[in-house]
Amino acid sequence: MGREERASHPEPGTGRAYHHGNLHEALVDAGLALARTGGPSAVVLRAVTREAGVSHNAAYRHFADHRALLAAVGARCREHLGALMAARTAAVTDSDPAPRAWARLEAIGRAYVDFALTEPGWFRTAFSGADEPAPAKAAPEHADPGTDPYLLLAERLDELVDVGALSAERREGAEYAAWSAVHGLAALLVDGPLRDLPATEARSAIRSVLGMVSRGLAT
Amino acid sequence: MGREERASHPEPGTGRAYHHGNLHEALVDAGLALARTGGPSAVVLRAVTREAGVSHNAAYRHFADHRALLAAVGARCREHLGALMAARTAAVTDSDPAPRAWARLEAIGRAYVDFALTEPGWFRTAFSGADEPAPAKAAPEHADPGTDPYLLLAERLDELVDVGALSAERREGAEYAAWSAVHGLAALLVDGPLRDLPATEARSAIRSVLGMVSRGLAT
DNA sequence: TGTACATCAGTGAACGCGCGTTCACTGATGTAC
DNA sequence: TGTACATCAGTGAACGCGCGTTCACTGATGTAC
Repeated sequence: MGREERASHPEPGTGRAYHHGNLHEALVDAGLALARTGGPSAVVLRAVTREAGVSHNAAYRHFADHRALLAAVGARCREHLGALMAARTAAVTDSDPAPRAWARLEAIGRAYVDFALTEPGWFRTAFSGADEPAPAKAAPEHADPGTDPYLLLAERLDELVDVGALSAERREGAEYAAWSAVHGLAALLVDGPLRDLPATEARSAIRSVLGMVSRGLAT
Repeated sequence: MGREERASHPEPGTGRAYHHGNLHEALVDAGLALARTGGPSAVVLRAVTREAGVSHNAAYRHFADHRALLAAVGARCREHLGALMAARTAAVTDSDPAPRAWARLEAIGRAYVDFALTEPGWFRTAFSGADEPAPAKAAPEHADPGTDPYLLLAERLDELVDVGALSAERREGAEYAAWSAVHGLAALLVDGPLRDLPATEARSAIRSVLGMVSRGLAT
């Protein structure tokens, strides 16, 4: 195992060369694979390079240090989350403007929690910004704005305003409120004290949270 | 440093003895001190014993392993959180039943977030149940029911029902909804992407979240 | 087209570190007689 | 009141581990002439 890896982008055919061709991407992919099963703490520099079939210091050609690598992996996790949110938004079929906007808001909320439950390792990694020895300086990595979870939420709320379903007054701070509710539910279910909640109870908890958000904003 | 420690409970006067007298408690206290500044990952078995002025294996007389020690520290963190919630509840002065019940609900929510912001290390430790290598078997430690955050929330919601401010239908699942919102806000502000939100914005985010919860339940 | 050489991307060995846990032990305590 | 002894709570040395990072290196690439 671990000898037939190939660079994903560069010209195909030749197989493995001394110069990898796309090691940066390959390392992030390897980190993503590790994060998927083990969460952020599995994204260990040496494990990542091992997985990529490369000596461990090769990573330092592409990332300043371990933190930078982990940050890149985290950004990709957020991208995956955002992609699911975007897909679920697009899948909403209502055509009446207001119900449609509400359904689309609910869709991203549900996507958020579903993502956390089906990909807990990625979810944890996505928001593992700082544990503790974190000075945390550089701006957060935002790859594609089309998959930024926060921006997707803001779009849904703006849409509700455009459609007349949400007052300007209620719009203010609404992203914090909606995000908090959904993020908290995900955190409690994935990592927290609600970790062992039976699936049917978890489903009703999700319904309860999303209902509260809609009513809390609409009122 | 680290020679004048004294057992806290046993008969005073004699100072340090070979038999510590109350090492169990002393270790949890030491862990609490470390968690306060460094979060759960600072609760390192060797650091804890060092802090308590004892050789590192002495811990194994009182805890099965590192996980057990960390769990005990986490339980105490939850106790501290619950104590603040209880105190803030008791401090509410409204006398009209319904407004009073609402104010008391808001008080515990605010206490929850305030605790997270003023004691981030304890907050993180309180809910650090599983990172990843966690089979997690034993029942969660609940010390004093009077400081269990979840029970305190349930009491507030029951009170709202008693007072006629919350319908039985809305009561169902309400703890998940309220808890999620407040927990999510705390997580986003303490550890998450909202980590660097200016204090005044954070305050308005809190207001926004608590408002959404009340309206979402009341409607 | 061919060669020299700077640049870049990877290698491999070594560093120091602190961890959780186990082992065989020793000093203190308290109970039975 | 005094002694023997089992029990308990600590000690100290050692284990194996894997980590992030640094160092001096070598092989591959591509550009200038």
